[in-house]
Amino acid sequence: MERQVRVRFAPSPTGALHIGGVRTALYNYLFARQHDGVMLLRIEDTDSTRFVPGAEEYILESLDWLGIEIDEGLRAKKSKVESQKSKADIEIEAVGSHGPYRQSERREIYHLYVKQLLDSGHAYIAFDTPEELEAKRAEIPNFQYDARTRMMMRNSLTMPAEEVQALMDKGEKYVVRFLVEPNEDVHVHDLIRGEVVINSNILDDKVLYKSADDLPTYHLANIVDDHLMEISHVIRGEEWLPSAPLHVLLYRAFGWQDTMPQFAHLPLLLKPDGNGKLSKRDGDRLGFPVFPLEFHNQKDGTVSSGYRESGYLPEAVINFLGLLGWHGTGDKEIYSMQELIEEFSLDRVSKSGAKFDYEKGKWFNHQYLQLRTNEELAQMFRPLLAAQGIENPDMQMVAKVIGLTKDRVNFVPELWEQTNFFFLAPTEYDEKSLKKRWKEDSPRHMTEMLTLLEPISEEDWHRSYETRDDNGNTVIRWHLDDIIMPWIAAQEYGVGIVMNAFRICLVGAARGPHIWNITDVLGKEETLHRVRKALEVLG
RNA sequence: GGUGCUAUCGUCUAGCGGUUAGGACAAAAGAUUCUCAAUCUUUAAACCGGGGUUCGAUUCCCCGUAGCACUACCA
Repeated sequence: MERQVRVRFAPSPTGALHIGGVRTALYNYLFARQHDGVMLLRIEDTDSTRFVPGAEEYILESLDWLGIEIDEGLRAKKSKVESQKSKADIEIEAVGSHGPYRQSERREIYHLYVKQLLDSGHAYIAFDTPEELEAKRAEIPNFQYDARTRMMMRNSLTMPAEEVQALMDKGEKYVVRFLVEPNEDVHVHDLIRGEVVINSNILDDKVLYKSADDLPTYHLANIVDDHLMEISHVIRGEEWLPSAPLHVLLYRAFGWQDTMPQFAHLPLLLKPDGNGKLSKRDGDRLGFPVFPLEFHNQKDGTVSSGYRESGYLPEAVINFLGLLGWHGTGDKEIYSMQELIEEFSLDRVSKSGAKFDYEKGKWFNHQYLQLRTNEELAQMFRPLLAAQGIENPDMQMVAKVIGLTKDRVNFVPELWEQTNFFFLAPTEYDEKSLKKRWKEDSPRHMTEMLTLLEPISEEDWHRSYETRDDNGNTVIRWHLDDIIMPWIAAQEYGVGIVMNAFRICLVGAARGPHIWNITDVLGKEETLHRVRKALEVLG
């Protein structure tokens, strides 16, 4: 019988959601959707000391932004329109019948299972304090709490039952440790890596529960919850591979081996330069975000940049991440979420770690930016214009300007440097451009050009028509071409000299789209004004 | 130190015993052009080393090397 596919993403609310975590969530989601399964979100907050306020909201909002939908567990409440303003202000809802979905709210459940393990002899109580353990580690090289050492420690295996009870009654802090039977080869079948075998000798008697905060550790909570929530596949990062055998042992100790989920350990995301896995710090160091959204850490006051705020489109981030560690059968690189869902498969996930190639991420964003309409981009650009002091712009004009420039940017915020001269007349002129393009004849050329441009009617100013070039290709020709080009030819001035000087007058530098597109957007009055101004300033 | 995982252009990767080792990013050159871009075309660029198995290994096995991960009362 085929079990229903139920996968979970189980982040820990200890800060912003790392981009590697986002990829894990994405792969879980793709797998769930492909198998008509359930994508569940559970919060693993069993470390009370590392909890960061706002992290939970952040995680859910990130997934929501990326279009990774949660079917069960905790999720961002659907209601909000696509407003980017109300961040860190989402509402959380819990759906499903396997809750609660925060581990901190499942204490009673864990008590039950800790007791089961204690009663069946698969676990024991240990009173060793952190200090005592530290001392042992200093004393014995490579000390490990296991079959070789547990009989020299202060635990229920070495102490009389009455003493154990007495200590507990006294309120002495204790932990419950898993009793690992030595010298057994534990087999883990991994969907990506195949059979992995580890001898139980190298496993230590992991702490499953700590009385200090009345909370289980990851290992116990994880197994109990995955079992109770009927998880069919555990898709997680490779850093968990070494503890997978422990988890297998735990399933067995509970007698759940028949319904144990299948494992798939994903390769890690590595630093773009040097060695090691991608960390939060790399982002700041190398100048790119490692988090989906900007994050204001309320605990330490730090602010981390995010993909959304950097101008990334969610579909670009999805495509980029989807291909970091997975590849389809062909040469296809551009995948929509739907296409990823259809083509994704765990056996095409690569085994080796992937260096995070930020440059390629930019390229993906460029691709998706071109796919958006000018009007959509104009709406996204609007707040940035406002930040530059351009309030209530003519949105039709903004869309038009974006149409002229979007193919040269990777991100919406880059649009400003490409389009600023459309909104603001140049106040200074780029020195390099002047040196190269503003010749001694330029003032005369511009003065003459003014007299040619002045009589042109408003209608003719904006008029263009299709024609064919020498090669027979259809091209746009502007009415202004018909005025200016013959004049340049007749005077034998040289097109480059005149037009570049003209461009400097309008733009302030030797850059920008085709010149007649600029005069078209600027309009006659503004164009002439800018030329006169330039003549004043540059002589 | 111990254990495990991994190993194709600088990067992401295709390849699943016989290929001129393919694609993409980045790079370089050219075309185009009033400028800067974009775009198009082209170029350069890789099977970690050594043993096996085999008629034949990038591909399968072993060893070495390297990288990474784990080795907490963190996840």
